Amino acid sequence: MPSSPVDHARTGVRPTMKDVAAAAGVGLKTVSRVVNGESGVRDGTAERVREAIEALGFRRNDSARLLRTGRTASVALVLEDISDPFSSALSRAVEQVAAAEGCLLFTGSSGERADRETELALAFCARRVDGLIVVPAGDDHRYLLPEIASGTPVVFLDRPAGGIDADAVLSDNAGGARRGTAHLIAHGHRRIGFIGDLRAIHTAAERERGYRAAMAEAGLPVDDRWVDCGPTDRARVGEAVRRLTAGPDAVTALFTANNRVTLAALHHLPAERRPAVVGFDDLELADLLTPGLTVVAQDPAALGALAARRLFARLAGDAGAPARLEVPTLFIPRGSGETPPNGI
Amino acid sequence: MPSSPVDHARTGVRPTMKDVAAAAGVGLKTVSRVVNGESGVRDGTAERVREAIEALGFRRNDSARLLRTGRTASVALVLEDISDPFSSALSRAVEQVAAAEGCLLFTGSSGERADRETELALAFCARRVDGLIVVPAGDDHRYLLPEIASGTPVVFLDRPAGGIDADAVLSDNAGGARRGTAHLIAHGHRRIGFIGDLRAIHTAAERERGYRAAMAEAGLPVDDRWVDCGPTDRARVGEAVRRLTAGPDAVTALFTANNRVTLAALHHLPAERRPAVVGFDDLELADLLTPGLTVVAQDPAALGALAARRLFARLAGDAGAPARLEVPTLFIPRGSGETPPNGI
DNA sequence: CTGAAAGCGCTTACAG
DNA sequence: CTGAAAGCGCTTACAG
Repeated sequence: MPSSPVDHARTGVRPTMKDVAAAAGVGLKTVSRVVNGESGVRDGTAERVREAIEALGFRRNDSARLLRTGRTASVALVLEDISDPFSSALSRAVEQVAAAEGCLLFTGSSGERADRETELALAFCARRVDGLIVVPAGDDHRYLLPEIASGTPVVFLDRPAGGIDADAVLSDNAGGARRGTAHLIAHGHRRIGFIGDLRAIHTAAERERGYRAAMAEAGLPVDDRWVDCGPTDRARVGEAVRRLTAGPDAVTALFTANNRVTLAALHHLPAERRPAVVGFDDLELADLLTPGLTVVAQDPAALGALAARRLFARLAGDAGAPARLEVPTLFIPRGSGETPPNGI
Repeated sequence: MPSSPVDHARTGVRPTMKDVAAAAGVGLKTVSRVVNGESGVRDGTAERVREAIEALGFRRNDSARLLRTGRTASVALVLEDISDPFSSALSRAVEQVAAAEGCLLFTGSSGERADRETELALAFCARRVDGLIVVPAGDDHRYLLPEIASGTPVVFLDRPAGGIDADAVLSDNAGGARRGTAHLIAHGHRRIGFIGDLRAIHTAAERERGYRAAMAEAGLPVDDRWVDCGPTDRARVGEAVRRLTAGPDAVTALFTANNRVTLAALHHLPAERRPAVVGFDDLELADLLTPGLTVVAQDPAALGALAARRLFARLAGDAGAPARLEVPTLFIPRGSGETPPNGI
């Protein structure tokens, strides 16, 4: 049952407090008092104002109010790509904390491009968001120094800031990778491959560090040909899988260092002498694969919530030294990481 | 190599154009001209202004500029849950179109609650976003009539608006479900179960309609016990799977009507006499399952982009009648839908 | 209890 | 080429 627009709301013309004041025959401040539920307005006056508001279809312009107030009651989140499950889980967690604080949330995707990250972060600052959370794409964040100095708190998420000392909330990337690799070693693997993201990415470097630490602790050598870092597209990862799993020196197990790498690798795994696999990041159907996919799961909900809470603590006046907060990972064995070495 | 904040930026104090004007010894308007790259400023003057801007660390406050301008250069997207892959894919598509139009994007999750949808949508309107895209949680959108009448265009996405006549961009839900069901019929199935979301949800009802249409076209009866609609949590879906696949009258195939239902159903599928499965919505590892999961895939990127383009067309002055735009689905056979009926 | 004035940080419309 | 005044839609700080 469609109904038609109400009469009083002429298209494109929004009544202001001034209009309401004129209609009710009162001063501007009295309208403001009624709209904001302040006390000290006689019942009759308030009633007339309310009638005028109703008749004109008045709705306060929050952007104008916030200009006077000095806050915008909004925060912004710059992520890698909102359509990535990890990013969107971060976003949900940040949104929930922001909502509890009465803040609306801007989101923007950098697409892993440093210039786009900068552009978005500065655009949000130009809007004077109350605070900013950034999942870094670039490695130099000095461009944010003036904003931070001017009073806009910035918290870095998933990866630390580059070139500046700032709050950061990170996963225990090295610890998680070490745990996953140690698991493969415990199941008898000695030649374990590592396929990761570009080394320039902090999380990728940390995970490689964890992998190497586990190997070193077990007294196992790491052949440089076992470690393959680069872009996470299917072609490159497929090539890496083929190279690592071929020939007499083939690895018997693979550690795939993020969700996209794991996904691509699973599509290219050889049918024969299938290597054991442990992946970093959980995937939605991981437990339904045959065998189930063993993973080192991150906790994006915890990461996002922690970053948001840190941001609001800063907004509430917390002036402590910048801190690096770490969120533990969860190891989930499901089968693919428990396969014994083949052909040895 | 952390560096310290620059001197001129005293914490919490942002210089304004007025400060710049005073520092440069020029009028406010001249600063505005330089900041906005307008012509008609002598080189020397412009240079002095630029120096003052640099020295003070001035950055224009876009919120203030936009108040005067009457636009906010922002749009908002109210979705079901940003952490859901379908929602986040919509968000990414909307963001890309918005970015091309020079707009920043607010996102908010209703959690499928009508009151929260209303609260978010009105909060965004109060901020005077230039336009709004809503994935409905509720079924009565008359509360948006005043906003629409006041000139804020609203486009509905994934589900149509309730009680008002407005633009809507939808998947071909009925057509997709019909196609998927017909496929099961073509593979010899006669007793086909349908497990769906709450009937109150438009997409759920449409998909059931498509399922029934396919059955009717094939001259097959639909036993009411084969159709199970309700919340999409694992417990309820698991119960439905058990009920539909048990006993002598067990269905030989299941149509699972959205991603969450499919996910839950896959976890509860009986090992013996495993029914054929066709799911609505694609899943990330669907092709790696054994057998691969046959799906009716939606195209969230196309849905989001179309909705956003519609919104910006409205903003550009398109005053045509509200339209309902439909995006086709894609049928992807991968194995689970091609299993023949068992035990017949 | 009520409201006129000033101001938030910009731009618009004019006047020199 | 340049700038003082008015205004965007509100709130703050005062005065009655």
